[in-house]
Amino acid sequence: MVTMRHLRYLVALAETRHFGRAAELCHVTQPAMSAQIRELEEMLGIDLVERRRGAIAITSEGEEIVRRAAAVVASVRDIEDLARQRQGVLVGPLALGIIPTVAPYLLPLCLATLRARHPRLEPRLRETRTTSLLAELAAGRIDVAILALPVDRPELETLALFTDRFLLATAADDPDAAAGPADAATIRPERLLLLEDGHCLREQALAHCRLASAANLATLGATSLTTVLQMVAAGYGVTLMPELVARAGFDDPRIVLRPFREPAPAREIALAWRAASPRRKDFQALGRLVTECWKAADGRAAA
Amino acid sequence: MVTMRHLRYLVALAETRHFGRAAELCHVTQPAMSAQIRELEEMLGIDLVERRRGAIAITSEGEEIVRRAAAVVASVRDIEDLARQRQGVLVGPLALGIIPTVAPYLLPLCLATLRARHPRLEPRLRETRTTSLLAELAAGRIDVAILALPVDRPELETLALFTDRFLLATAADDPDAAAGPADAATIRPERLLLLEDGHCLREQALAHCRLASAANLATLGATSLTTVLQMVAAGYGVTLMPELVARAGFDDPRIVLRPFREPAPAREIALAWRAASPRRKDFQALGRLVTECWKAADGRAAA
DNA sequence: TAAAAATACTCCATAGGTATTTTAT
DNA sequence: ATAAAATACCTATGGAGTATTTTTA
Repeated sequence: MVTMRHLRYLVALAETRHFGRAAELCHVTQPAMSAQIRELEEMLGIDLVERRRGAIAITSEGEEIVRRAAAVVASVRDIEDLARQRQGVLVGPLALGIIPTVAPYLLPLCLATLRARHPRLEPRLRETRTTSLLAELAAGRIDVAILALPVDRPELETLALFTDRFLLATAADDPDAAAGPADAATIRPERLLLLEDGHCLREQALAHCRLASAANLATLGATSLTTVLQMVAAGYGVTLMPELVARAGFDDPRIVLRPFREPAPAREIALAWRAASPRRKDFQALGRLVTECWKAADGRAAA
Repeated sequence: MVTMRHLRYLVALAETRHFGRAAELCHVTQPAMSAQIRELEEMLGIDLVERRRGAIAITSEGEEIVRRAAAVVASVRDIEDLARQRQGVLVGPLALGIIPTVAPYLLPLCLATLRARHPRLEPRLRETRTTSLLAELAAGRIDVAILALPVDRPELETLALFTDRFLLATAADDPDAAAGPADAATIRPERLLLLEDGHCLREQALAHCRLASAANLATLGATSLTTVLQMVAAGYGVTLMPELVARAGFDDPRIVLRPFREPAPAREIALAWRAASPRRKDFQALGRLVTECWKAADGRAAA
């Protein structure tokens, strides 16, 4: 008889491709993992994994079983979530993923309120880029993510939270710093400092400046917005900074933040979750709270 | 941690609405069933069942859990089926439901061939009417059913097997017995003998004779075709008999079987299974075999 | 030869059984 | 009064741990 244990272990093994790490994920020892996988193979009469020295491989027959097993594991987690949800909104564990250009700025705006209003919520935070977040959402490793639209995955549902306009960050001693509203078209590509490849903020900035190619862009990208802003402050160039950073209290005398001419470049920040998740109400409540905190931080925005 | 055991027991309980019978279905004792259900309620923090003297009731919150649990149980059975299927086609257990107006006539045509070609198949037969079959298919209690089209359930897939024309069964000493091809329009309703309400064959016969109402039909319906034919033989009236019965070797000197004028009334016999089932190949193989046996029995058809 | 998986064994948690009590109609 | 579910208690299966061996790149 196939048990949930067999399926959970199999899914973990397929994710890690390593008995030891899969065992760790499931909070058991490696022999326990081996025994269960072996038993499952025995029961099904199929070789599910090819044992090899390096990373093990799931056999082709195994792939289909793994796909179905993952769906079952997710469904059962949904049952547990559904039950928990009945206890009230935003109660119990919530795995929340946030992109790196949002997390450090949005969290200070929201966490205190979240804590105060939902003291029984146990948030588990994960900060990583959009592509990882989407994969982890699908796999059920996280419940909900905060990222920039568009998402374009039919199996995910999204809820727009707020529009985050970009500001042009210029060194205070730059001659242009005193000028009026900025114009994306006038930015000289070789002065534009951006995050490294893979950050959605980089793509958005490029799109808004109508720079299709990164050919003549300034040097190497940075890993964090803070670093980019330090570079701007030191006079190495300019960058597009989300208003969110300003609302989170960013204030550096060496940097001037100038709004763009309308229509200002902007990114749409949203929640995303598996459409099949039973925790819709949780996510909607979370969304309302975030939007509210965003609006409340309006006064703190830079001029 | 929710286990498959919890879910299987819950589904059984929801089906039987009785701890004792649910326990029996799961091959355990009633206290074992009680303990698991109680534990599941504990874990989820939800009252799933209302314990009452007569039939117990699933609570409204419980219904949703039961729905999801049933889906999970079916998915896991699909995984097991998928594995078994890999061993070869038509191997291992197969729960097959057949409507009562087909089973006793089709089985003798097919079983020997099925046995010979697929000796490792372990068929479990269930004979009941269309509505039960459809419910049991959906619940996964049977894997596949043989019934008459149309089915009209989006979650089921069907495969037409053969067209079963109706013959008019008349007593040999009836003055009409010697006449040529029969005409449905000329049948006198008060002479038409049919199965009792609920058999699809009854509805089909009525439809083909364009008798919307059963108002002036002959007496009470019978439970089996054999009984109806006995009544015809005894001169109590006529009936529409599927050609299948003739191909299965029906031959009674007291009864004359007359074909209908074209287009002859007929029923379409088909296989049906849950579209999500991984055993499609099994079912298609079974379908081919049945169709072949049907054709092979052609010679035995009455004139 | 080293990392990784399998094996050997021991232990204990828990599912299930039997006997009985409680509950609800 | 009685059927049905809950409880008490015991047993045993099997899942997990530790220690060790086998495998294979």
